[in-house]
Amino acid sequence: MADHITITLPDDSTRELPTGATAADLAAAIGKRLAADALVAEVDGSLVDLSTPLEDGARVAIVTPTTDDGREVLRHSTSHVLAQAVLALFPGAKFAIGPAIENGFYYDFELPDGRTFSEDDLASIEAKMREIIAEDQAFVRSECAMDEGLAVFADQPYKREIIEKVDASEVAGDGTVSLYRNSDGFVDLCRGPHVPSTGRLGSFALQKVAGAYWRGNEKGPMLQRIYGTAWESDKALKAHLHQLEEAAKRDHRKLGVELDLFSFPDEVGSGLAVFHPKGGIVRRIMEDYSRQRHEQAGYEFVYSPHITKANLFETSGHLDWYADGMYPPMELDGGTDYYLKPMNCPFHILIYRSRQRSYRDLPLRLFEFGTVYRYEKSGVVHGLTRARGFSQDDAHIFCTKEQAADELGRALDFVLDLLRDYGLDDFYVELSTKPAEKAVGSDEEWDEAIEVLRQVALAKEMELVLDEGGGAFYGPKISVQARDAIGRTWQMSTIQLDFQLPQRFDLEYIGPDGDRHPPVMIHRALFGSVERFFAVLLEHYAGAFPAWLAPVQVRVLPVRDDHDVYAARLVDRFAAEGFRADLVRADEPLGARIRKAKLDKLPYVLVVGDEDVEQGTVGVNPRGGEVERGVTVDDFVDRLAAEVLAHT
RNA sequence: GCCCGAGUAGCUCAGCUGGUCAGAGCAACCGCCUUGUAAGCGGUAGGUCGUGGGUUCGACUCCCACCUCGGGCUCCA
Repeated sequence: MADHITITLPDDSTRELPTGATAADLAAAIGKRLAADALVAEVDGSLVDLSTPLEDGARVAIVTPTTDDGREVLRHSTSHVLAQAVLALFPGAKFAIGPAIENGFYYDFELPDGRTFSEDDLASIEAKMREIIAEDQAFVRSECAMDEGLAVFADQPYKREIIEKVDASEVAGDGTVSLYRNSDGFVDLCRGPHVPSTGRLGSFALQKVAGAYWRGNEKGPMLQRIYGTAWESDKALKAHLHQLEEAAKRDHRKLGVELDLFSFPDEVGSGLAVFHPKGGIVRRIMEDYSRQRHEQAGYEFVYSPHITKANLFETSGHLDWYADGMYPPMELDGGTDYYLKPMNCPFHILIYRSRQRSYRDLPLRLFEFGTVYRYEKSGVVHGLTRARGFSQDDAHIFCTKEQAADELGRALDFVLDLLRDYGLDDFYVELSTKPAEKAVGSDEEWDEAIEVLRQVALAKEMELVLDEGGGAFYGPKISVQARDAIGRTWQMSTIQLDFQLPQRFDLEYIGPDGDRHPPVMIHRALFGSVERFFAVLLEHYAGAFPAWLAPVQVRVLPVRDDHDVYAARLVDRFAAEGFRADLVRADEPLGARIRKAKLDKLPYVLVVGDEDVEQGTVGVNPRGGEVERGVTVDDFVDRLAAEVLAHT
C-alpha cells in the first residue's frame, strides 16, 4: 500500500496526502481558513462527512456554509439537534423524519398520549437546542446491519418502519443503515452527511408547529411537525426573517382590508370575494387596459353564461377528468343536470362551431373575461390567489396546424409585453408536459405539441424550466413565471396547445383545397385569474399602486377652511382631466391629514394655502419624494398626465 | 378532505385556573380647534364574546357539532 494518496481539487490541481487522510485533513492541508469553514466534503459528486477517509484519485471539493450544499447540510444537522432537544424534553416522544427544505428544515414527531406542541413549547425547545449547540457535540457516524438498527430503535416505530421499508439499493446494497450519535446518547437514523459538531450550528430559529401526515398519506397517522429556518450566519438569518416580515406586510389579504379593496364575507362562502369601490377601480382599470390591448392584437370579445347542461362538459371531457374540481350539479327541468362552469373553453368552441368556418376565418381569436367556479378543497383556499370563484381573462385561438407556431409566438410576445405594462419585468418560462395519470391523447400527439411549445419558448431566448407532468389533461403548456419586487415567483400567464378538444367537438374548417380539416386550438390566459393577478400586483406594489392604477390619484388638502373653494375647484379640474381626485377638509390639522393620505398610499397629496390661492399653484407631496411648493396647476396636470400615460 | 391553531366593537388586540370581564387604542359620529406637510382636544355611540347545542346555581371562559380564517399535509432516514 502506498504511503500517500493523490486528490484532485475543483480547480483540477492535485494534492498529495498521507494514506488514510480524511476530508478534514485535506481542508487543513489547503488552509486554516478553509479548515475552519469546512462543513462536509463532496467526493466524486456525493456529499460525505469531513471524517470520511479519502480514496486515492478521488475528486474532492470542500463544502463551506455559504453554498447551497453547505446550507442544506446546516439545515439538516439543525433538524437533528431539534429532534435531540425534543426527545430530551418530551420523554416518550417518537421521532420520524427531519429533512432540510428550502430556507430551513422540519422534523416530525409523535408525542405520548396524543399531546401536541404549543407555541410556548418552541421557546423551551429552542433553548434546549442552544444548550446542545453550546456543548459542541460531535456528530459521530456509524454503520450497522439492518437488524441491529431495528434493535437500536426498538421503541421508535417510525424509525423501524424506515429501516424496514428502505430499499436495499439505497443503503449501498449491503443491508446496512447509517446512524449518527451525539455525545449525550442521542442517536438518529440518518443517511447524512452532517456537520462535524453541533458547535457549527446556531443561526437558526424555530418558526411554527403544524400537522403533517406520516409519509404524506392522508390515511396514515398525523404527526406534529416543527418548522425552522437555519443559515450560515446570524446576518443571513436576520435577512431571511426580515424578508418574511416584508412578505407579511405585503400580504394582499391584509392590504385588502387596510386599503378597503375587497373582502370575503362569511355570509357568501369560503373562497368567494366581493370587491369594494376602491378595489373595483383598480380592477376595472386593469381589465379595461387588457381589453384595449386585446382589441389591438386582433382578439374578438365574446360572452358566455355561468351555467350549462352537463352534456357540454361530458363532451369536453371535464366531467371525466375534472369532476372533483367542479361544484356539484343542480338538477333542473325534470332531470337535467346543470353545472357551474369551471372553464370557458367549451363555450368558445360552440361559438366557433356555430357556423361553418373557412381557412379565411383563421386564426379566430376569441376573448372573454369569464367568471368560473371551481370547488377547491377547503384546506387550500387562500385569499384571492386560490379562490373558488374567479374571472379568467380567457382567450382561445383557433387556427390551422401550420399557423400554430406563429400564433403561439405571437401570444407569448403579447403576454410578456402586457405583463411589463403592469409593472412585472423579470420572467422565466416553464414548459409543462403530460400528466402521469389524468391525460387524454396519444404520446405522439403530446410529444409533437410539446416540441412546438419548446421551439416557441427557445425562440424567445428565455430561461426555460421543465415541469414534468404539469400539463392540463388536454395538452401541454407554457407558463410565464414572474418574479415580484421582493423576489418571489408567481405563475402568471399560461399558453396551452390543444389537439384534443377540437377533435372531441368535431371542429373543422374548409381549407383552400375545399376539404374539411381539424383546426388547432390554443388556450391562453394572461392574468390567469383577474383576482389572483390583482393580488400579485397588490403584493408586488405593497399596496402603493402606480398612478395609473391607484384608486385615488390625487388628494387635495386645504390648509384652512377658507381654502376650500380653491381646493374644490382643483378637484373639479382634475376630474375634468380624467383623474381621480378627492378633497379632505380642514377639520383636522394638516399633519394628521397628510398622515392618513400616506397610510392610504396615495401617489400625490396636494396642499393648498394662502400663497397657492393667490398664485394659482399647489404644494406637491408625492409618494416617496420631496415636497415641492409653488407648482402651477397646469404643470402638475401635465406631469400627472404624462405619468399615467407612461404607466410608471 | 385531514391535522394543529384561531374566531371578543368596523380594525388591532386585552380579558389568569367559570362568579362586577364585557375592556383599550385606532376608525365612526358630535362638538371645539382653523391648522403649510406622518397622529390637536373633548364627548357620544358601538359587541346576545363565530353559530347551534350541552354541562353548571352560574360560561366569553368547560364539552360536542358546525361555519370561517391561518399554518401544514411532495421533497425519503
